[in-house]
Amino acid sequence: MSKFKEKVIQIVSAIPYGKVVSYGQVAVMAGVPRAAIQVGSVLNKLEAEVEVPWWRVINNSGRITIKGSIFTPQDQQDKLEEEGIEFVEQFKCEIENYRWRPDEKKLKEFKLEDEYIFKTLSKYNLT
DNA sequence: GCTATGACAAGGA
DNA sequence: CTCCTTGCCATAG
Repeated sequence: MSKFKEKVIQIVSAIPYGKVVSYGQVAVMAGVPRAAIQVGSVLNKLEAEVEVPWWRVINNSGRITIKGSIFTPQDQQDKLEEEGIEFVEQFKCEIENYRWRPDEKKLKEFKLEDEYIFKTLSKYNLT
């Protein structure tokens, strides 16, 4: 398994119940800031080989954009609603109300370079 | 090695 | 806010 895929799985698996993150956020946390689209690609190919809470990953505007999976956008929304996340409209929620904001200690666990820890904190740890 | 392909993001219209 | 364009980069073939 590639290093990138490994990290994505590790990070997504760490997302707490009832919280969500954006694809871009996972990309930054994985150390490849502009590989957001690849994050989705990894999740798409999981094939149930590992149990990963893929439904907690949505795009940065709070929309569900899942495609090419055995799961539908509705499946994902259902899963999120079960965790207490409210949708303001079909496939759209207020992501900032639920975004997971890991602290520096947590980011260290992902073996990130200091540069990326800073990048993640400054970009997604805002109020 | 090279090209095409996107579960994306950011910025402009 | 929505729609479109451009930039990006790990994979698959």
